[in-house]
Amino acid sequence: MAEKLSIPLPAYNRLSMYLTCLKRRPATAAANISATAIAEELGINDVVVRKDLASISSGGKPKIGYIIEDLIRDIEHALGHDTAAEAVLVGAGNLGKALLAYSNFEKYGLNVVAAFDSNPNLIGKEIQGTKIVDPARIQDLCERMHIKIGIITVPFDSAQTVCDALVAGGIRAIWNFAPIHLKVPENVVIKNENMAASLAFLTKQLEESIAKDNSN
Amino acid sequence: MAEKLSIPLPAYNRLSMYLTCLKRRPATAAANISATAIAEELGINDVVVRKDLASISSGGKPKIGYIIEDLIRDIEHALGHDTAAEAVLVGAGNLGKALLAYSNFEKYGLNVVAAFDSNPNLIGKEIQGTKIVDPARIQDLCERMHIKIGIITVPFDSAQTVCDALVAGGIRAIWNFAPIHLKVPENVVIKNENMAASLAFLTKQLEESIAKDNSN
DNA sequence: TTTATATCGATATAAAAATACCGATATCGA
DNA sequence: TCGATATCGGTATTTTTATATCGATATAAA
Repeated sequence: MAEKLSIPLPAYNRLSMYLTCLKRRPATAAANISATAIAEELGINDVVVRKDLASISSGGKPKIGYIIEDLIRDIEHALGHDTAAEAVLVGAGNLGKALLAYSNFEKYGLNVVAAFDSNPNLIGKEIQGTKIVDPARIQDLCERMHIKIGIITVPFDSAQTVCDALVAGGIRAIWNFAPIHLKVPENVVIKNENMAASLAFLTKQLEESIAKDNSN
Repeated sequence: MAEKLSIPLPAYNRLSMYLTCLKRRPATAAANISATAIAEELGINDVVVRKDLASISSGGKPKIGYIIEDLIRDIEHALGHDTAAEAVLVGAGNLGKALLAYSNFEKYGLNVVAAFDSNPNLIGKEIQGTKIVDPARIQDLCERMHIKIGIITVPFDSAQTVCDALVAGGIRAIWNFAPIHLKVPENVVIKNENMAASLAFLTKQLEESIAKDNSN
């Protein structure tokens, strides 16, 4: 009976921030760091940092803080960077290519073993070392290779079809970049990447920020 | 004294989902829709939908629901799709190109007036109708054109430099795709797009989902 | 005209997240 | 050796967000 820890998304965002901070620390710096120092660098509350770290690390020590090397390892483990999950990507357009190129997924524990695209000029070629395959083979290939993760970067009008093929092939997790709500069985998890919403949020914050200027 | 309404990010995500749902409804469908129906289609709670819509729309009617046409207009307004904010993009690599191509930002109320890239082969050319300019001109161009939004799609090691140039040019909002925590003055708002965290979240949910299988 | 029902919107409760507070402890300096 | 201090980690409080409940109302049917 596995406990349901279920760290919330904002916490993953923060953990990821801690990690980039820690990793880019100069080698000459101290071997340990306090939650307070991390919080200050990122401009967030120190209790949040301590709580996040408590949930995933082996703990820090009073007056010392956390050992950076251990902390990096613990965060990487929490983020799954030390496990190699296999995935396929569907849609090798601009966004698909960008993702294939993006920081080499392997660093984040993801191994994209194949990419599908219906463009006949692409099929058979390689992009960033990933072979482009005919989408007709989605189900078959996913089944044979026991792939569990699918990345959807096709236009919205083919996204549901692609999604269905992935699910038929046994995919259990979908990272969806198409601006559409995909319908999947209950046992398939989805993470939607909603650029329009992010943009709207930013624009709104900008408006508020400028309104604040004017009220002062 | 403007009130601080400050709709949270998840609400923007939902509003965006409502919008795509409503817009792709067949023209033959009814002219009105209930919050319950929207909720069911998206697999979320109906009270959440009603609350979201109450905060941005002119309201629905018992037994009828909301008039779809009006609702679309209200949501678009809330998301800022009916205002044309001008922005610049820095980094016309794969991701930058993908964003320039992505669903034509104009639909979302964003007008990318220039893109910067240090690659001499790109400078002076156009991508998706957007001119590529030397990054040395970031500050000058942003100032002259009174641009308020900057999109950063450069590698992490040049992100802070680019960010500083944008801020120097008067940028007040930054949409950051580089995996780094940018330091900005207090009056500049930032929206980080953290792919690594999204991926980690999805992977973790997948693990939980599979663990659930095995416990049954 | 009257009754039944779908649906809204307001209020109330519950859950989750962020923040504050405080005692415990490991190191450093006296 | 002993006290001062930084910092952790647990508990408590507040805030935010999500969910449930319920009366009010507009339409449709009887």
